[in-house]
This record gives sequence, structure tokens and C-alpha cells, in this order.
Amino acid sequence: MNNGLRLNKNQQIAAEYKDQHILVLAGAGTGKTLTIIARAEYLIRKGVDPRRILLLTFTRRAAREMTDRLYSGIGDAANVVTAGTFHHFCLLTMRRMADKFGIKDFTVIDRDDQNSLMRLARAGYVTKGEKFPKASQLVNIFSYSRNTNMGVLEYLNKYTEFDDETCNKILAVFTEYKQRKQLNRYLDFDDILHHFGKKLHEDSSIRNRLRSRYDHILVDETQDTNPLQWVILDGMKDPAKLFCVGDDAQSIYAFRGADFRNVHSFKKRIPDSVVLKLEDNYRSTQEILNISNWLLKESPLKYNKNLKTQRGTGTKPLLVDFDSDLYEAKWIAEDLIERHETGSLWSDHMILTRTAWGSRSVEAMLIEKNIPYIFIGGISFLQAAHVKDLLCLVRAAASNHDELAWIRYLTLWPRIGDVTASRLISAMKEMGNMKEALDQLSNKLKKDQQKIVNGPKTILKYWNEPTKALRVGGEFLKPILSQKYDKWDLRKKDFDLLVRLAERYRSLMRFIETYTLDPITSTVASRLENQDVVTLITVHSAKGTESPVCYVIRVEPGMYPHIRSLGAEDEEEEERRILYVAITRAKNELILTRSEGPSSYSYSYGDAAEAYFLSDVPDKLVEERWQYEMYLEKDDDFLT
DNA sequence: AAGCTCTGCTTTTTT
DNA sequence: AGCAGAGCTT
Repeated sequence: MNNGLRLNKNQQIAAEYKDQHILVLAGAGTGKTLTIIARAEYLIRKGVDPRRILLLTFTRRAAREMTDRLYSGIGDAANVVTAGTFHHFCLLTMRRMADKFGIKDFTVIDRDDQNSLMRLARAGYVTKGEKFPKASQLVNIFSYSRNTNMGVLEYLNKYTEFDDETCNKILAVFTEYKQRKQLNRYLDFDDILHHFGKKLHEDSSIRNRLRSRYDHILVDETQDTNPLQWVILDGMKDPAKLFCVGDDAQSIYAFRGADFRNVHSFKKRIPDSVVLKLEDNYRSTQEILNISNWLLKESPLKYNKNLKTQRGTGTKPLLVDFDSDLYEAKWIAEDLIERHETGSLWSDHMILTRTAWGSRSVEAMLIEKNIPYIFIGGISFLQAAHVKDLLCLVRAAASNHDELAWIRYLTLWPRIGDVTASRLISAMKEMGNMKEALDQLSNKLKKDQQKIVNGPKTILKYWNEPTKALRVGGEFLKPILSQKYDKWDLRKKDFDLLVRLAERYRSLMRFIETYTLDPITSTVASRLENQDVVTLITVHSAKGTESPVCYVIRVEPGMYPHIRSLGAEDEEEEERRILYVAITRAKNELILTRSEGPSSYSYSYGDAAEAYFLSDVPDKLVEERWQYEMYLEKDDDFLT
């Protein structure tokens, strides 16, 4: 073949298949990304206009990787391929056709903001001390029902045991939430997909225009598409052809409405489609695949996966037991240092964790031992409180309708709490433009509070210079934030980072929007400075990545399956796939670690132990080792 | 009456 | 680290 990529037979067949709807079922490490890239290259070489190719992924990181690889294959043509996440693509398209979609001047809000808004909506319906789901749980319910195209009531009846009265109240709160969203001109994540999908199906002029724009739609990680995203694919296809790649055994986003069975119904949904398979693994040694295969075979479900390597054999996976998670962390850090001293790169090592929280002792130890690392997943940079303070100041300056941003900004100041803030905002909302709104605010404030108005005013002065606006805004907030946060010295350098991130943007709002959709973690940002680092990552974020040496930490009862999933069959099964994803990231060495020390999960240890996936892993698949250090100082100081 | 501060509790995964 | 509630201060 002359396409520059080294493909095996089946990969090539898939990449060069004739124009048809295609599903490629590809196991872990079988070259999914390679094949999807090869398909794009093949189409372009064959003469398809690259502008008529749409590449959809689930994370911006994946989209980025795809365009980078495409660029190194075919050069500039790669830059005109539309590539992005579902949310990104939909939002961008709606922004371009803002009038048609009717979303002019809308602000995109993240999960945090959704929770805040839900809290406001909830407040009017719940009396103090009453038992009623928390705002975050309500957001989850609402979001899930929308992502699965299910009515709220249907969801409540099917998955919860609330009584009728509570259900009605939930519905009322949701109505209130929707009204507030409308009033504030907010779009939440689900609105982006929902609104797009709705218009796509209901408005024929929009549908025709969008459908005629692309000939080929390539979809990565198809097993994670939820019904709402499917509605979008369904509306966009024909004449455009779908090229979907996925693996049912790696479906780990059920909580977002994805159903791993959806790859099985592909042929039913699209009768004139073909299903191709990739089965040869190029990533891992056979020992790593053996335990992966074993894990799936233990399941009551038939995944029918039996990965075979093309790489030969290596070392057996290691399963190390510790008597405490502190010692587990210490051992990993020391192991890393030893490997580094004997010539390995830090960046050849990945530490996988089920929960962001569960990795904190390891993270503390990496810091303690001066091991450079990045953390991916968990709390992101732009959700850090002080960063959000600054971003909300910018948002406040942008719109006198952005209630959440204004509340946040105003309550930063002394003697202003949510009650006063709400009063001030409702007055400002009446005004036709920002200038009037600011005058109004100025009128309502006492003499010694007048400087509050200066914040948005300064931002507006530099509106067309994002970096300058952020720098000036940061300076403005400095006195008040340094009082609010203890470790201000540590936090303030994030503002420099923010300024640097904004450099590439001409519009402040576009900058904020981009990073609302796919926030960057502070440690990822600092990688700009240091490339050779250990990666500490949640399993969910690690999908699609690989590393020569992988530590999967805290592989203990209560973690796999996670204790919160116990009792729900589907959820427990998803936990198995999460562990499967984790261990199939490893190329050469897989090290599973666990501790039996006192853990916060011990309270229902019985059930957790019963469901535990590795309770009887055969001896021939792993080398088990005990590392007990009973006399390790009981000194928790380094954690603080 | 509104805002502030302290304390205890919980902590799955993410666009 | 963030949130909710209790009790205290302005």
C-alpha cells in the first residue's frame, strides 16, 4: 500500500472500504485511531474534499490527536477537516447559524453553574430540613433523562423510588430551572446537543443545509454515544456516510446515557450498513492480554473478546499487596525513582486511578519525592475557585443577564451575600444594555462600595484584548482574593497561566466558551514547560491512551467494582469494563497495586468483597507479591 | 435581617 | 475541597 501508514490487512480493508455506512468493531489496542486516520487519508487521496469530512470524538484531546496525526500524514489538508467533540461541533455550527437556531447572545454554562442554578431553582420549593434530592443529584437526573431522550417522569418511575409528591415537586423544580435558564440566556451541555438535534429534525431548511455540507462522518469511540448523540448522527447521515469505530467492552459512560449494546444494534438501525472487525492487538504483550481476556470471560455477559498480540510475550503482570495505602504510594514512588535512575523516562509511566480522590496519597508522595507528574481528570484548572472568580468577572462584564456570574462576583465583596446580590441583579436585568445596568448598580450601592462597579468597567475597556483584560482583571481582584484564599501565592500564578492560554484567542467570550466545553487541568497546562513527566490519570480519561509501564492503583474490594455501583447489575458490569480499560492501557508492564489497610470503604466490606473482580484471579496470570511495612511511621504530615 | 465563621460530613466516572 | 447547617456578629 502507498498510504504511508503501516496497516494490517483488516485495517486496510476497513480504511479503504467502499462508500457505505460502516461500523468497525475494534478491540483494545487494535489500531482504532490508526484506522480512522487511514480512512480520512484514503478518502482525501481518493479526491474527497477534506472540507466535506467531519470527524467526531468525545474529548478534545482525542480530536487534537486525530488532527495532529492527520496533519503529519497529509499536511495542510488536515486543517480543513472539521474535527471536534459532539458538543463542540454542535455549538460551532449553531454559532455560525445563530439566527436560524435562535441562540444569539447565549452563554454556555458548565456543570458547576448548572448546580448553582438548580440550587436557586430548588430553593423556592423545599423547606428547611425537608428530605429532597440535592441540587447536584437533580442535575444528574435531569441530564440523564435528556441524554437518553426519556421523559423525566419515565426516568423517575424506572430508576428511583420517590413518592408521587416528591416526583411532582421534582418536575416543578425542573420547570423552574428551565425558566431560569431561558431568562438568563444560558445553554447547558445538554441544551447544546438537544437544541441542535431538535432543529436538525424539525427545521427542514437547517437539515438540508447541514446534510449537504458533509460526505463522510467519522466517529470515534462509538460505544459511548448516547441516544441524544445518536439523534444527531441520524439527522446528519445520508447522503453522508458514517464510519464508526468502537468497542463494546470499553463502554464506560453509561452514567452519561451511553449504552454499550448500541454497537450491537448498529445494523438494525442502519440496514444498509456493514460491520467490520479488528482483532489483532499491537499494544500489549500476551501476558497483559491474558489477564484482560480472563477478566471479560468472568463476566456473565458474552463479550466474545479474545485479544491476541502481535508482539509476543513479556513479563507477567504484578499484583502487589500492601498493608496501607500510604505504603502503596511510597512503594510506587520509589519504584518510579529506581526506574528513572536506571534510564527510563518519567513519561514512559502512567498511574491509573478509578477515582480522582483515590489517588491523593499517591499524588502527595509524588510531590514529596519530587517526581514530575501531570494529573488528568478530576477537578480541572478552570473550576478552581479563584480562576472561576476571574472568569465570572469577565462574564459579568459581558452580560447583565448572566445571573450566576454576577452572584459570584458580587458576593466576593464584604457585606454582600446571596440575598443582596440577587436584589442588585434583578434591578440590573431590567436594563437594556450594560452601561445602564452598571449605572443602576452604582445607584444601589453604598458610597464605600462604589469600587465594585470598576471591575466590569475595566474589563470592558480592554474587551478586544483578551490577555490584557484578564491581566487587569486579575490585578483588580487581587486585594480581595488574597484575603479570601489562604495560599494565595500558589494560586496567583494560575492567573499568568490563564493569560497565556488566552493568547491565541481574539475574543474573550470565545476563549471562555472553548474551555467551558473541555476544561484543561492546571497540570496539563504546566506540561507546556516540562514534557518528561509521569502521567497520573483517571481511567475514564485514559481511554484511548497507552503507556509502556502502567500502575493501576487501589485495585481493591470496594474500588472494582466501586462500592457505589453495588447492587445494580448494569453498573457493576460497567465497573468490569472500567478495569478492563485500565489494564489494557499497558504495553510492556502492568503493575496492579492494592492495600487492605483501613479504608473509608470498609463499612460495607462484605458486599464489596463478594463482588470483587480479582478475588480469584488464577496464579498463572499474575505474580503476586506482598509488601507489608508494619513499622512505617504513622505520620500523616506529608499529606497536608 | 443579612452576612460571616466554624464545624462536621462526604468524596465515581465527564461533555 | 466544597457544602450545609448552626450559631454568632454586624
